[in-house]
Amino acid sequence: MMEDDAKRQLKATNIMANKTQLPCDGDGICMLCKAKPSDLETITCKTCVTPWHVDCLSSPPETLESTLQWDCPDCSSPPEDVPLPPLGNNPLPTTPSSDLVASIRAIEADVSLTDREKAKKRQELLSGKLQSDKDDPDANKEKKKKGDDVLDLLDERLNCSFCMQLPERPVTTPCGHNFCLKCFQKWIGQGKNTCAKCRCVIPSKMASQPRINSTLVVAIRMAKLSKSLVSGGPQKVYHFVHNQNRPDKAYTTDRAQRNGKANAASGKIFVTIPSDHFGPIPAENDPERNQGVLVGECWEDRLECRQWGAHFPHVAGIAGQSNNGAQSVVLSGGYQDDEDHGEWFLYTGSGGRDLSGNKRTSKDQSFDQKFEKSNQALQVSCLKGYPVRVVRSHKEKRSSYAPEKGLRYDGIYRIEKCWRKVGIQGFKVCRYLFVRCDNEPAPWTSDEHGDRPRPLPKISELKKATDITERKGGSSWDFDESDSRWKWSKAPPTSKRPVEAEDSASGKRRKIRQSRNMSVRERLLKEFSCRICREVMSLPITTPCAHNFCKPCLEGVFVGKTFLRERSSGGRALRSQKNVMNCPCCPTDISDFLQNIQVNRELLDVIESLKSKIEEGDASEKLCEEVIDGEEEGRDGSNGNESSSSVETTRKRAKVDDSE
DNA sequence: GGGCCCGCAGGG
DNA sequence: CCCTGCGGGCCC
Repeated sequence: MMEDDAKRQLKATNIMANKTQLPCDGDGICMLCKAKPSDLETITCKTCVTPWHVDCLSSPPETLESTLQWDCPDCSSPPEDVPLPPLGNNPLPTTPSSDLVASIRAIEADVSLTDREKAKKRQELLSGKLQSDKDDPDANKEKKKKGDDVLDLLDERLNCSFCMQLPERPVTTPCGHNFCLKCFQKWIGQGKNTCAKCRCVIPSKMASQPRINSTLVVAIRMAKLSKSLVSGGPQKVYHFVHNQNRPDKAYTTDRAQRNGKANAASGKIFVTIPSDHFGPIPAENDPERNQGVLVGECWEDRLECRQWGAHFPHVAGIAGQSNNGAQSVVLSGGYQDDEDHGEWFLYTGSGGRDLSGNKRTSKDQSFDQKFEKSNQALQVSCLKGYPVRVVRSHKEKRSSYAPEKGLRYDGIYRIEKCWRKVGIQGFKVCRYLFVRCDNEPAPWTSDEHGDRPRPLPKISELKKATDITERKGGSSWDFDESDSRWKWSKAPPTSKRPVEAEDSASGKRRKIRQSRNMSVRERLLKEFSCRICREVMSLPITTPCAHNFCKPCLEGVFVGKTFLRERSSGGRALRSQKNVMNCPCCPTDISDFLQNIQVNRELLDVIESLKSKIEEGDASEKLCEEVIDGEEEGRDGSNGNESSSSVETTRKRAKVDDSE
């Protein structure tokens, strides 16, 4: 009943707003009425060639002639006139957002305020705005409903406008609209270069290399979680942590000529696993945090990634021993033939390259790869069905699944097949089909569960493959139907190496911090804090490089900088020049994006809803926080003798070198 | 962004 | 002990 009411209300708002005019999607289904109109009921825009459902147009063309020369609602008005969040079901007040932005700018300009106070004021302003709709009872009702039920968001507001489902692997356009990666790619594949929602032009880089908005993934997941809490379901906790507390860093030895991490030695290994440990790193091997290495965990660089045991080698992409199997791989775009589909990917072996001249890596292949050394190690893991840890690096530019920054642990995969083929560069390469089999959901999916066994993808290059290796018989790491979990079905291979991390028997180990469930507030701060003001994002925006900031914060960074644009015509010849303005988090030039920043309304909705959830359960959480804060440990600063033996060896070697 | 160079870590 | 290696910093 309530639901019907809500739907009718939404439909009414849609019609009243009159601005919500939507075309047909890629499958010819009207995005407004969801029906599939016949050709006769469809009209095509002469400018953007998009089909529209005539019955759903507020002012359809009247004559046959005007039908042929028809411009759709988007093309008939210049883009800057299109009010940006035009959707009737948008919960924000109809006040132009520029007012809000102006007020926020005023706060920013107030020199009497500290950054923290400014952030607080911004937030107050935002929530005040949302409440100041009292004179409009309907709007208030709508808002109240929203605050009460995150479920609404999941049902309607967040939906991808192609498939009308929650965006799966969401990508965000510069105009602030969210779609499934697949739907978006399908749309682009049809030759479209405008946003399906607002018709803003999508930059070609975003079109060809969309990257998943991981913040929105977390938002959707949290909204789902919050929903299950409301309905009294079991409380699940998803850990998506970033390695914020980095205690012991990599260091530069005496021998190294340069500072920084270019030639640094690894810092302490924090986990108590040997370097030939297979499978996930469990909590019992994480004395530092007692939580283990969790899917989604991120690191700055390879040295840091190593310290947490996800992948030990500092440069190499494959960790493994030819007689024992491979434990982990890194995907970082080092080999052209790699192909990433998230839940499965095709990986290329190492070698085949001329590394003479003191090179560590190279892009040019000059001979065939063979199944030897680490390539053989991967082959062993394939045959035995061992779990392989997978780390993705931001350096892989072609993959939608790569993290925006640094490296990320994406969980366990199995190598289902391996073979050799002639690679892009004309020499033979070893190839591996990796398929995900982890109990935790992947960082890009809003699924609440991990992987289920899935059919193998069809690999066309197998037709031309040689030396095909497949597993025969059972896999060591397998899905246990009775338990619905992936686990060892045979004993894991025994380790042949020592545990690098501090001996737990020494008694000098760090105090173990008990892992605990994160409060909603903590999670909000952790997942949705702006990289600039460090507060929960007000007016979140998503850059084309998939970084999220508060709109005013990002604008603040570039205050006073002028945009120099190419001018095609008129008066004096201006030098064709444009200012490059880099994203605060990566080297992407976002100067075009900065000129027309659009708020990611859908992300904002989720954050606001979750915020209002917090206010409900505030008191109990506060108590919980105080107790835990009181427990905060004092670090052991006592013994300086703990320096690892590797430092000593390095020093010795340095002396030998010097004596020459 | 591309080329170059370096010390480190691990396999064999 | 030698060789390899999907880094990272710096210079251009």
